[in-house]
Amino acid sequence: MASSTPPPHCALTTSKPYQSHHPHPHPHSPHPHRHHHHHHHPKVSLNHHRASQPLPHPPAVARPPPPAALSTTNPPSFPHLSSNSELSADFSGRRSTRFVSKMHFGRPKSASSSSRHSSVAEEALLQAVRFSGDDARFDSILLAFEPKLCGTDDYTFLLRELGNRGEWSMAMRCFDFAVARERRRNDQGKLASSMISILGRLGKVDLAKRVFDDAVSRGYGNTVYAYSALISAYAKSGHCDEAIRVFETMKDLSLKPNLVTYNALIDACGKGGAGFKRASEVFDEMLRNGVQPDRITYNSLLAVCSGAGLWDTARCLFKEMLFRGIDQDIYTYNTLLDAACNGGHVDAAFDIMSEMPAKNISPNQVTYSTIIRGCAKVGKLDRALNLFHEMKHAGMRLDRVSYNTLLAIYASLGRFEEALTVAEEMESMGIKKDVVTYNALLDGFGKQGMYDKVKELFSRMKADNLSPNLLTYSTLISVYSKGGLYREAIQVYKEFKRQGVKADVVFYSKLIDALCKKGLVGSSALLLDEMMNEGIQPNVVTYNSIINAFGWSMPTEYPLQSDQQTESSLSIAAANVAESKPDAENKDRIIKIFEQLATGKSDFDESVNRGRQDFLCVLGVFQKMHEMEIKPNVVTFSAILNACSRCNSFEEASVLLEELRLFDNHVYGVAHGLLMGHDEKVWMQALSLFDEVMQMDTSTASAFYNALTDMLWHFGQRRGAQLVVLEGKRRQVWESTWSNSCLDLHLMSSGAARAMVHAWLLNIRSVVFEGHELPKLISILTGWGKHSKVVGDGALKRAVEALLNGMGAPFRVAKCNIGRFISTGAVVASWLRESGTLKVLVLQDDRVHPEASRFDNASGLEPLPL
DNA sequence: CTAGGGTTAG
Repeated sequence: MASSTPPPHCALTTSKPYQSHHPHPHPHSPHPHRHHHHHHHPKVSLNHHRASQPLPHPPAVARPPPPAALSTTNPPSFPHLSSNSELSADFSGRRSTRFVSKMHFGRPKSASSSSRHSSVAEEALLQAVRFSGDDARFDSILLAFEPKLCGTDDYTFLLRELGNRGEWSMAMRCFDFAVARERRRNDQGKLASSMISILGRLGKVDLAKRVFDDAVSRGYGNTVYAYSALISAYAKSGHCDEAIRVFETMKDLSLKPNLVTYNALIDACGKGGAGFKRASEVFDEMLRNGVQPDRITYNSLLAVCSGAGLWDTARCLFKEMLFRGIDQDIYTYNTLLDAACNGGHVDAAFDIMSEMPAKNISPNQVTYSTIIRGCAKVGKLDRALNLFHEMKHAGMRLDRVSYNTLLAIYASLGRFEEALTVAEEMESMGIKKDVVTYNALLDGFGKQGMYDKVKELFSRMKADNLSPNLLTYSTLISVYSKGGLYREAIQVYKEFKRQGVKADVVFYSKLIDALCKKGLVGSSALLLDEMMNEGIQPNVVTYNSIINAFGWSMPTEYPLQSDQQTESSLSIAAANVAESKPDAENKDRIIKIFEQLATGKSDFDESVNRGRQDFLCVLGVFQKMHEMEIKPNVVTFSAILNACSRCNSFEEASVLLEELRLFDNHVYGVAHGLLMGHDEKVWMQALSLFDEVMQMDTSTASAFYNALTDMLWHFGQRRGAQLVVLEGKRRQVWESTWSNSCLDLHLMSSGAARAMVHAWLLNIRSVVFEGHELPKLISILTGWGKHSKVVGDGALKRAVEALLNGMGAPFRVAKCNIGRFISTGAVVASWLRESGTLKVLVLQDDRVHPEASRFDNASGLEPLPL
């Protein structure tokens, strides 16, 4: 359902799945795709322009700009970019529970500011809330107060206050009552827009739409206010497309959108993940129509950037606000901070926070929880925890979100004592545990395989009268599947079905991933098939999980008819099994799959080793993605490279990459070229690829560099690996120390780390040969699993240890830290001076590109100066 | 009409 437009191109995009699909270039885009590479049959393009275009005018100029006049003549002055950040429908978040769960805890708008209601209305409200849920009682209150209430203002007050208390049903009765007694069309319209926005805020979009349609058909709904309210309602629920449709309708009726309408629409783009391009089109249109953007417009645009991962654009917008003299407020700062954090730029986030007081804007809980989450996301946990102390020290009360953030950090680290302590503190502050709290705990305990705890928590949750939501169920089912507790998984799944909760793409992807991680690719294929039967489209994440399953463990049950049939082998696998099991009438297929797993009699032959066909399967999956117009992204690329590293032979890997060039010659051409041996042309292309990767957040970027170097190292292209790794270092992908006294490898893959060790030792060697002294103590850090995804996995440490031993480097494991290799400067220096050392340190490629000799000489043996 | 919190791939 995503789109009827012609198939897109394969492109390297960011880690955000919803940015990676659906890229039709907009005809009005002022910056059409810069690089169009037309190679083989499928169109290939690298449309990754998220870079910051410079502001068209220098911010320092004193001339106070008259924004509209300026912008209508000049093209709008913020960068237009990122044609790839549009969103496909299945990612719009409409299946997410996020929006709904936030509703209940929304800050009630203070009623004091502009209330024109009478005290009678307040009295009526007090009476009404006493009888929450009792419709008849409420109706009689309305009747009793009817003579005393003063028209629309009193009724809108009642509506709003009922809405703030979550009493949408009473609000609806009140609305019906008020509209029926009102004669003036204008006032009926006011009531209607009020009702629509209240329902929107409570997440009742469908009801809001009904009220709207009703109002229109009765002749009082065609107002800008009603349309704006409906747009906003769609925005809140992430229904961006609907919001745009409403907007178009209103223009058809020649209702003139106003500032609020435009702001609501831009907000919708952000909430629905529509991408910056869409939002900037709305912005352009508003300028063309002479509507001045205001602070909220910019804040909403910033939110779009934040959601789309466009940190540079966000910065430009922020500067542009300053330039245009538009006030900045706490929303501006918090949103900018969020954009920084989403891109992994925690330092920038701290800078932003530190400049707030000078602007007379004090950081609040939102500021803190945003930046804390940012820290946690990039693994800076100490910093995150310090911020909590800072908050408390500043006398700031932690709120629900702050507590849940803190708790989630502990839970995800498996520090359950602390997580539970946070929960207690939270309750002692009068904040009850909510679904978010429980989901975090369930996930944390589940990841550690503490299934009894999981069961206990799940029942405690229900005892607390909290309804599990989709996320709860998908967490539990995945946790149990990963643990092989298929019976439990079935049980939860059945309950989930009973609740009538609808599964979504994340639910399935997570489950598919869980099974892939157990090597059950065939069962995953069945799930993939089932989700499509359910009308749920897989996305790039779903496929990336499957690609990641190849090569390691045993993707054995993967039936493959012949080499030519790889393209649809997944569905064939699914179909075969589905057909061969006609016995169970209409039984849920997921339950069937789990039952098979539970009884251990999978229809797939797990024991057949199909070796060399694995990589062809990868090709097939990739082909399938292409057919389904799911754009592979950089994670797909990393997954493919990792699959290459697990290929049985160099030939396999090179054939796989060669084939993939048909889909994206640039990306796979670089990988293939580097694998085949270095040459200048390939390296230039590689550099441009690296430029693109740099636009992504650091963890995405480092995963890419790790995967690429691993593959090169694995197949003996070690000098190539080293060049790549040094390039990554130059671009600060790993954000780690490299000094004469210390090399920090803890975020690197084993191939990258080993290439790095060579480069670093060569560098130290030149220091020694220049006659400088080395520091007294020298250490190499590998970490010991704390930050690794796989807890306690010492693969990196072992690889580095073997490498150091292999070349006779005089390092030993530190006594107090098993992840640290140490030596003294004197010992290392004398080893480096030995005659044989240089030869050991300098890396060579096993394969050299035939024409690359010139480059070889140019590049030289010494490490690149950094 | 504007800001922060649980979910999937690395």
